[in-house]
Amino acid sequence: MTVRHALLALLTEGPKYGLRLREEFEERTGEVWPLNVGQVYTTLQRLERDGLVESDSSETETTQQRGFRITAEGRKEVSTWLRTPPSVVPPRDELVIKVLVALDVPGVDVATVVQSHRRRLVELMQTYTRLKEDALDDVRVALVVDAELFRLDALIRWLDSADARVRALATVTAAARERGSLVTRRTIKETV
Amino acid sequence: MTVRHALLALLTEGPKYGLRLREEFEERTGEVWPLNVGQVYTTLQRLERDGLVESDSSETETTQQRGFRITAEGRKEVSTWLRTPPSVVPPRDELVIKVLVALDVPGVDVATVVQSHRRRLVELMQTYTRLKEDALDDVRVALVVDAELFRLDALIRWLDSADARVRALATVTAAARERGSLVTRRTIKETV
DNA sequence: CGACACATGTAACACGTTACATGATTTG
DNA sequence: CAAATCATGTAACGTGTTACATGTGTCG
Repeated sequence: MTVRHALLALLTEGPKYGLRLREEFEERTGEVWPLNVGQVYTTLQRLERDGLVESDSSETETTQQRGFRITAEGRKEVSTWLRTPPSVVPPRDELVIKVLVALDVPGVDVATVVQSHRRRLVELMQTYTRLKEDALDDVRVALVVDAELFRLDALIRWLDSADARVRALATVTAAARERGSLVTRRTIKETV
Repeated sequence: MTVRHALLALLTEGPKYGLRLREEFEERTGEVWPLNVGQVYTTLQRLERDGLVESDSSETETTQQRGFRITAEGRKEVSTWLRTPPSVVPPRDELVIKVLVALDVPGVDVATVVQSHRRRLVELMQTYTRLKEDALDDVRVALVVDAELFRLDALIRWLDSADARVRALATVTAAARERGSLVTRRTIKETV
């Protein structure tokens, strides 16, 4: 529902048409989050259907640039959205899931997976750092880029901690194998 | 494609049926990321259609517990997935978008939005910290919870930096208003 | 037998992406 | 006028969620 609400929020400043909304959305997010035009139009249709926006002239007029106005109910919706806290169940993180399932895929070395992803994340951080330097004058861009930098940093730190845990686990299992014993939950618990 | 690939990866250990896959997915993610059953079945259908898995007995047999086996092509797909780096365009972050658009919604105080969300994130961190203490013996749970803790921490730090930026911006505009002058890009750039 | 849990599935819908089609306006 | 670009829209598809329907096995 992110796009839906974001578009609605953009309309609180005044009436706008489809392409304009897309431009503003991307402008505010410093081109980090592209938004495809098709989705703008379908979303606007749904918003109109739900009575959150009104358009001039669905059909009668021949003007292109079909303007959309937010309704009173639409404003209420935006206000609610802004005050609604994030969902308790977090979005699924692909990287985290990858590492978790890699743990049990036969023939796959988790450490390798971790390291290659780590390298890529570091690269991305450098990219965003440069991007930030190029756009010092735009607060909005600075905000988005900061968000991305914080996020990447968190992921890298998580990868490092995951790597440590996984290596420790491998050491335990290897040692256990040498002793010819089975690795129990308790063994792992007390070692890691 | 996260769920699709994750299910496929789970099948590398051996054949499994629908509900079992759902159990294992949730088990590995420490119940942090619930997976609805319906999606498991539709995903399996597509995987079969695409030749990445095979099932015994689409119709003939009357056994419930319809088992799915991964194919050679399926294994290749998993291997590729694990080595594929994350996309260059990051997933849209609802919180970040909220703050960005709130900047321009008339009648909304961004600082208030920031603070209320911050409180909620801190609450969530406490919840996860407790969850972690309760599951010390499970490496997988520890990994997921860590990921979430790092993520929340990054968001909180971002909110703080955003708050600072926004307040600075407000100060500048207020001062400019008093002087009766317009706020230019340059003014903001040099102050924030 | 009846209740319950296990297991599979489908229908309806929202959201998202890609690609294509179609007019209208501007500009060389 | 022809070409580019602005603007709107639709079609097809994948993913995800919720809710419902249906069958089977177990156990009191």
